[in-house]
Amino acid sequence: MNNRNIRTRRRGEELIKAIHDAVLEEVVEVGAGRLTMDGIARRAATPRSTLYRRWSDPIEVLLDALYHQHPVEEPTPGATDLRGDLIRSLRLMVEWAFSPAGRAVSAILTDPKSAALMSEALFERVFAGRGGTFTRTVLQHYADRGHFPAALLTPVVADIGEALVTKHLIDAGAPPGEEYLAAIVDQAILPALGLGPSRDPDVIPGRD
Amino acid sequence: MNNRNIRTRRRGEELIKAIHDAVLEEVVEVGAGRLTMDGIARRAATPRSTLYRRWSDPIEVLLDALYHQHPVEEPTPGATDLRGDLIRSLRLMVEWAFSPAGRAVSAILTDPKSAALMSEALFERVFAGRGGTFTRTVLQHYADRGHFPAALLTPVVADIGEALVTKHLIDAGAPPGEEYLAAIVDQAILPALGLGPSRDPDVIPGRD
DNA sequence: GAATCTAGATACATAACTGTAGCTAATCTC
DNA sequence: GAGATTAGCTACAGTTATGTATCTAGATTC
Repeated sequence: MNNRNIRTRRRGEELIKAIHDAVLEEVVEVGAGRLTMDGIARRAATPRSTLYRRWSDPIEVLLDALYHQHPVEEPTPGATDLRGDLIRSLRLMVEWAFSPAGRAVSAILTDPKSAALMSEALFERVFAGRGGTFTRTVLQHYADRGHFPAALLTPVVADIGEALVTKHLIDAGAPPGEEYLAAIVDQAILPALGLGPSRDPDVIPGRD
Repeated sequence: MNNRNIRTRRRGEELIKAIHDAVLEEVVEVGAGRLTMDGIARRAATPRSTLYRRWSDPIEVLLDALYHQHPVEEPTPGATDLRGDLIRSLRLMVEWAFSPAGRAVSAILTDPKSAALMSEALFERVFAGRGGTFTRTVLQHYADRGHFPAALLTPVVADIGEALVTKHLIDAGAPPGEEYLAAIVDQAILPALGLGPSRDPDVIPGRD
């Protein structure tokens, strides 16, 4: 009869999903440091006791939410367009960075308490798609096919794209545009692979 | 006669310095989100009322502390050693990143509340030494002297070094070693300037 | 349909921080 | 030395979050 009981009572998976969503929204809004059980519970419209039955700490809720996040889409390189595939992989990264999970991760990284509680396993799982996989997958693919010397695919080189995107996100707070992504590929990544524009015009025909 | 009055009473500059130091230590320990007037006051060993006389919010204290921070040392490029100067400028950046101010900045960046209160002016001031000046100064210097085509010194290229160092700090949480800094310069920055390790066409296999 | 879970509502004591206020006394200024 | 500042001390009411406990009623299981 009560009009607040219009909504059916949630249980199990459904409830947990709602809580996970709530904590991700919450952390984006207030930051990892100001997360509270109270705030999460309010946003998920569930009593705090429900939270305490499963987690002991707001950070635990957050880490659990991240752990159950869908893995990031992997770039699927073609066979002929290294440049285009690199740009697409960076675009994927930007997309992820602006998703709730992406924002949550960056909130966590500089929070001492969260960082301390973040396990190696979670770090791997969450970062598999962030810490270097976006362009690395693509680069490895083309290195295997001899588009450039595999020896040039060092850890530093594999990180160039992600690093520059991250820096742009931090400095500008806004997603880099297409031209910027293209500039990263043309001016930083490709030169590092010995595929600079001026040196070997034949390698990348008809670019620009 | 009270033995807690051994220390002389602080005023003005001296007191403010102590508070600035306190808030920087505090933010490193608890994060920007968990800063409190109480915590800062305790650490500075001053009553809260002293804080409220000057600031209205813990974040204000933090931003003020950053504003009064000494500016970062500028790299002073020589005339002949681009590579060495680049490495040195990155080393400067690493040093700064591990200083209290550097840590405070990274704590602020992902905290929604702090970020919202951070003025354009402060951002400029604090970031002048972080967001791209470290290597840019050096690069500009050598570009002006014709060591490489000035047109290659694009925003993206000027950011490569700082971006890779930042990424390493985030991923590893530890300062990059000398070899890593050297690798950044050799494998990413110099190639982007067309100064790759002498690339003769034989070394690079043809496409496909 | 009965038994069993478990979400949802509510209450409560505790703790931390907030913002303000009033007083005392050290330090600076003249 | 007198007067003006202002740090330091203490108190207090109000707010928010914590963690636990108790009860109810919706959903699931058999």
